[in-house]
Amino acid sequence: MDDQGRVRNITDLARLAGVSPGTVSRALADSSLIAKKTRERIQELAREHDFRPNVMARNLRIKRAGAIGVLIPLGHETGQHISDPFFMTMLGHLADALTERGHDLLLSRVIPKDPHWLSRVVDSGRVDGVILIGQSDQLAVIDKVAERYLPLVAWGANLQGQVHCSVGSDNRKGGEIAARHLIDRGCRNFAFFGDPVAPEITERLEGVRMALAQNGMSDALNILPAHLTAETAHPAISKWLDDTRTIPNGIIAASDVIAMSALRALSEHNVTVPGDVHVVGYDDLPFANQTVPPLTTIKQDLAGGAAHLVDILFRRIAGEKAGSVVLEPELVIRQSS
Amino acid sequence: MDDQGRVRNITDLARLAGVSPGTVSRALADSSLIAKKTRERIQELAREHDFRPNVMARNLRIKRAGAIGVLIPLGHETGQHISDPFFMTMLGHLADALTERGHDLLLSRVIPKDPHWLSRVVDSGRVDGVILIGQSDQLAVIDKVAERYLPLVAWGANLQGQVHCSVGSDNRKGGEIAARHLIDRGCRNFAFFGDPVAPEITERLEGVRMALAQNGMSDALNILPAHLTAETAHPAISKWLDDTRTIPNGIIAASDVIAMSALRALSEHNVTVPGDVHVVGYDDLPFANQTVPPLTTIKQDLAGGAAHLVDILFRRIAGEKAGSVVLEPELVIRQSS
DNA sequence: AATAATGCAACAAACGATTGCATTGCAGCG
DNA sequence: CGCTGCAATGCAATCGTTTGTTGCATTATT
Repeated sequence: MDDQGRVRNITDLARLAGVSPGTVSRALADSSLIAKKTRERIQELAREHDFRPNVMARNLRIKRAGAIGVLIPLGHETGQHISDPFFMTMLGHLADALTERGHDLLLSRVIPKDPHWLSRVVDSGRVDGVILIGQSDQLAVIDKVAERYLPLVAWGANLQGQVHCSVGSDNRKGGEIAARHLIDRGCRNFAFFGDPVAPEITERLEGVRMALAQNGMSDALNILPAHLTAETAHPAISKWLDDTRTIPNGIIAASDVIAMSALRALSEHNVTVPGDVHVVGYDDLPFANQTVPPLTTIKQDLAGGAAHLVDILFRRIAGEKAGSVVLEPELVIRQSS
Repeated sequence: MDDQGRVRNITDLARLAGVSPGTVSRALADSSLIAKKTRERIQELAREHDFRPNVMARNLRIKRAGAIGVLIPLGHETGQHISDPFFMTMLGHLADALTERGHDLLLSRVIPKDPHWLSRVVDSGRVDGVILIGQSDQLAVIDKVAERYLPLVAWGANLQGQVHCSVGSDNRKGGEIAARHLIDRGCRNFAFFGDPVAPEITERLEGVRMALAQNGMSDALNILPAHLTAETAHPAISKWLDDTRTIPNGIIAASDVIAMSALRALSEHNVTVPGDVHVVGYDDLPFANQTVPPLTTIKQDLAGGAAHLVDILFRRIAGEKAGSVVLEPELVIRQSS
């Protein structure tokens, strides 16, 4: 006990109760090895002194960390802020799911300059597993660690030959559905807004290309590949609208955030949606039905995805070799198309 | 070393290097007590085996946690999701600032049913300090802990007689500025959208009331106090627009999220903004200039606020008794007013 | 009454690092 | 050659728990 008489550890409490530290430990764990009477007396004493055993010491002893590392790698798009609503929605779901399993969430936003960014976390001994939100352009690093470290799951693309386990929607199919929908709406001239550096985006674009090719419209696609973050998307799109000769009548945005900027830029150019142009987003973030007009978009089931991520992670922590999951994207039609 | 020959701890590495664990510890810490040659040899060996000392053990020994708890109390508005953009923007800034100081961020979304929700984290020994994002309706609990636990800072209101340290903008003044602005725009009939359960919101409403009173318009204010989350705001506002006899020409929303829903509901009721109604939001979240029309709002400097939170927290961890900070809110005029 | 079986609690060794203090070895000096 | 002094390393206690093993009273069994 310190000067103020506060109970600082299990030994203090043991002294107070007139028993040994081991007994206190077991009593607080409600072990039947300790007589019920003693047990209750000690628990009452703990409550009285507002004492809770030190979690770090406990974790060290039982060799678990009680926390899951959630990393947001920002390799490309260095300007992309952690507050990107996509990350945050995901994070919210993960926080809920992990808390439910009695684990804390150790958040790290990481700009992977040093190739050890991932192994540093993995080997630090302070997490029981790692969830990556997105793969960025770090596939090589991720695969390298995944070879030796089981409890690692990533949200993102599932690519051929990939070593690490991932959960994500079928981005190619998503792109395809989006393009098909626009074709159905009568569009004949398309634009894709987004930077195909991250594998997910590449796949979405691939899907769009496929759908167009199948309809003999391969030549009708323009791409605005600038790094499109919430802050930079609007001016980029605005400038593009100024410069381009023929405004397309079907726009596929690589994310809802980009789509939202597009909506505004279009409105400022007096282009009506969906009158003149049809717009489709990607993600179906919570704000997608709050835009004006509400956004047609390809829904990724983030809640379901988060549940899968956590589920797989814990199975891998337990030693199972759970595999990747690919979710079905779904077209949500609102008023922008 | 385990079966696979992996170096698991400092003792393994010591054996390999033919020295004692203590020497390895010092060598890795680059202590000048160890001969430069030995030091470099050991460091090289560590690199070779990809070994990093266990952070938990280290922290236990040196009695620090290396992590800051960031808690989001959701006492009122239980439906409010962690993905609320306000929280997330704040979180992003905090993550950056904490990482810069070499600390991890332990995230917890907490629904404070149990009055021990805060002390459980504080006394767990796994964090060096705690940042609360918002006070919710938990002022009593927070103050109780703050009496005995210094490294605790909250984002939110700064109320008279409050024990705990807080950083936040002057919500009363913010409300006042918003109302004044609408009066300047010629509005004579007002509505406030938001639930005054959280102290910040109460203060904003108070500010609005003051401004109106000063202009002899005390009677011209309607309040829609329903719990307004991203999901529920739109139907609530929509219904209110249906029911109300006279649609006000000045709307003050308690947050940008609510304002965004209002914009959409108004648009659906064929009420033009800012033609028929002027709308002012609160927060100036990243999406506020992406809405249609871009939102006039009261800016809270979240980046600056986060910097203050972290700064104060670390000064308190160091034993200084740093006090609360009140930031100036600022009117950002865009096209919704 | 002697022995076996039980129930409780204490003891002490981990977990994996850090760090004050003791020890060793060697150079330099008289 | 022995002694001092310093540089480099080893030793062992410590952080606050958990948990296998051991020891001591009781109680049950014959």
